[in-house]
Amino acid sequence: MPELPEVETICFQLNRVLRGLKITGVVVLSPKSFVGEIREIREIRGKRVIGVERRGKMIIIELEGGVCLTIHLKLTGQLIFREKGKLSNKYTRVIVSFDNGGKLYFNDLRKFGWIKIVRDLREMREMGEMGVEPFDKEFTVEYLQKIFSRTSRPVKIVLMDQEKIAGIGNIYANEALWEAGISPAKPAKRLGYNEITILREAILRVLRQGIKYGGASAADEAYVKPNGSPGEYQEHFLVYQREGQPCLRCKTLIKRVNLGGRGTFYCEKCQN
DNA sequence: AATCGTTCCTGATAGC
DNA sequence: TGCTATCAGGAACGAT
Repeated sequence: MPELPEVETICFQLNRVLRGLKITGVVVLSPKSFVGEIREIREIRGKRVIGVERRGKMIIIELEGGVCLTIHLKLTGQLIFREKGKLSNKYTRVIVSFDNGGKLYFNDLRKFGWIKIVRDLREMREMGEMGVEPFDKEFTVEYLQKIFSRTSRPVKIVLMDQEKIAGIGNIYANEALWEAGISPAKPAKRLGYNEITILREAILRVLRQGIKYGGASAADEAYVKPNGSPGEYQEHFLVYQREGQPCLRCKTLIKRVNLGGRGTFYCEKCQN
């Protein structure tokens, strides 16, 4: 499941291969995966790519004239770029062609992801409701204190709330809470200043690790980089998908519970 | 305003 | 060529 580090990796690679290329066409194989009218495609045909950016878990391909191609990969989306040769498979939903013969394949097994043409990013609702970026200077202990103090929801749920913090999903929420020694189920308002300080640092540390290793291509998850190769962060998981294995700190066996409908991994001895 | 349950979709897996 | 039920999950949406 692509989260901040995976999307950051995708944007970094796409930026290198797409910048300066001109879009020659878009083929929509699955209408559900393309939000909006097919005729909007003419607004981007012939436009050059200025750059590729990330906001939360969203990918923004900025084109000449301020028009953007925005993409959310949700659970199983992939973006794969090939300079030549066909690469479509049964999960290919949209194909964007470029003037160098290259093609960008949007594959998505479960069809939860989408691709959308946006004339002005400011008009995009999903953007306006997006929370603070973990690597921005507003992501302070005081900010976390503010959002935590208002709710007794489990802290893990709050970390994954995109309207509060942008980009953290299930993998990195689990990882950060283990790193910080805080129980995922702990009501957010019951975290003290020191705990919040430690948690903030843990979040930044695991996200940086995720980026450093090119994201996590975990078992039965679809994420790969745009060149088709997997990330390596799964080889460094601290707690995620380690159910039944010994805690890396205290050897207690890692537990798995369901929290807010999501698989939650933790050490009941180290995380309180 | 905050929060909860439901829904979208497909493939893997378990149980019979 | 087995069929069916269950599960996984980001986030929009409707209901409370």
